[in-house]
Amino acid sequence: MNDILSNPKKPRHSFDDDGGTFSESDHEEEFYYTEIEEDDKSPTPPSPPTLSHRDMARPPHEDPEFQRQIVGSFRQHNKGLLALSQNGNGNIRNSPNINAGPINIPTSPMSHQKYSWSQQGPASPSKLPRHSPRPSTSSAPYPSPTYMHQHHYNSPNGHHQSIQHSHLHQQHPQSVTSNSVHHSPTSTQSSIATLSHSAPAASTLSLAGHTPTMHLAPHHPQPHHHTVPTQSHHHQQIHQPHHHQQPPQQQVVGSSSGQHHQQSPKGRTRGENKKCRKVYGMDHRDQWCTQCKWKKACSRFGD
DNA sequence: GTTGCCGGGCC
DNA sequence: GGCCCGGCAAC
Ligand SMILES: [Zn+2]
Repeated sequence: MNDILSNPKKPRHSFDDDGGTFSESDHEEEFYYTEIEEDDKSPTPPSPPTLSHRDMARPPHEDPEFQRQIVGSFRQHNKGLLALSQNGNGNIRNSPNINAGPINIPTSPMSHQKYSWSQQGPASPSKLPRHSPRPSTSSAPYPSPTYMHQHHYNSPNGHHQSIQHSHLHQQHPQSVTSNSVHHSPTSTQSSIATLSHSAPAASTLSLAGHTPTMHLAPHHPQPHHHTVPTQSHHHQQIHQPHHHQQPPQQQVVGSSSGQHHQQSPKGRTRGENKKCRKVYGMDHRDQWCTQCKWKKACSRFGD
């Protein structure tokens, strides 16, 4: 289990900081999956068949186990703080029709990449003059960024507001029309808007549904280890579900344009889609897709 | 200051 | 081919 840290091969230079940070001191990396599976009732596989064939960005290891760990912790917490709003939250997100209404996808953390961008068929219709054919959008059971590593949630007073929630903002062309008003620090509805994404983790802990109380969830996302004294400060990875509506997919590429950066083929800009780096954070570089590690175009969340 | 990634280097 | 970083532009 320790093999993931500092890459086995790193002749070049070892990150003094990044790698070192969690290299050997993976104190945070250790999870204790106590009673993970106790509910094998979840019939849904980690990843819907739909995107299962989308390749192999990462070896099928680590992921599964990650998920499990996550689930384990998660469940634990739930049980522990049964009464916390956390429950309410988790639960609504799972509800099939509470938020999305008609459309609801079994969204997994990764469904992220396959909303409805037109392309993904056998051939991409419009692919900007990008030379690199991109290693194809890969996808597979990734570890859920949000939940991962949230092992210990230590907060006597539970008063965090810096929930990083999910980055997997779901967004159907029509479902989330305009109610995704997220502003309030204690964004209430943000939870709904954010919608589920529930990965296997979430699905597993589908508690009995009850009051759709959407309250600020005293979350404990911080993939970080222990920091976070009392007040949130740095905005390293406390990203909120901001996310703005996406322009309808239209692939009318400009054609003659000297542009050549990352302007996103379809008109999406860089910030629109979070990539491994942002999602997992610097401290979990090993979770990034290969391309991201190499500072290349992300292959996992590639739009 | 950060993130995403091209371009280019090394092996 | 894998691996990595400089450096740029977009945030
Ligand atoms: Zn990536």
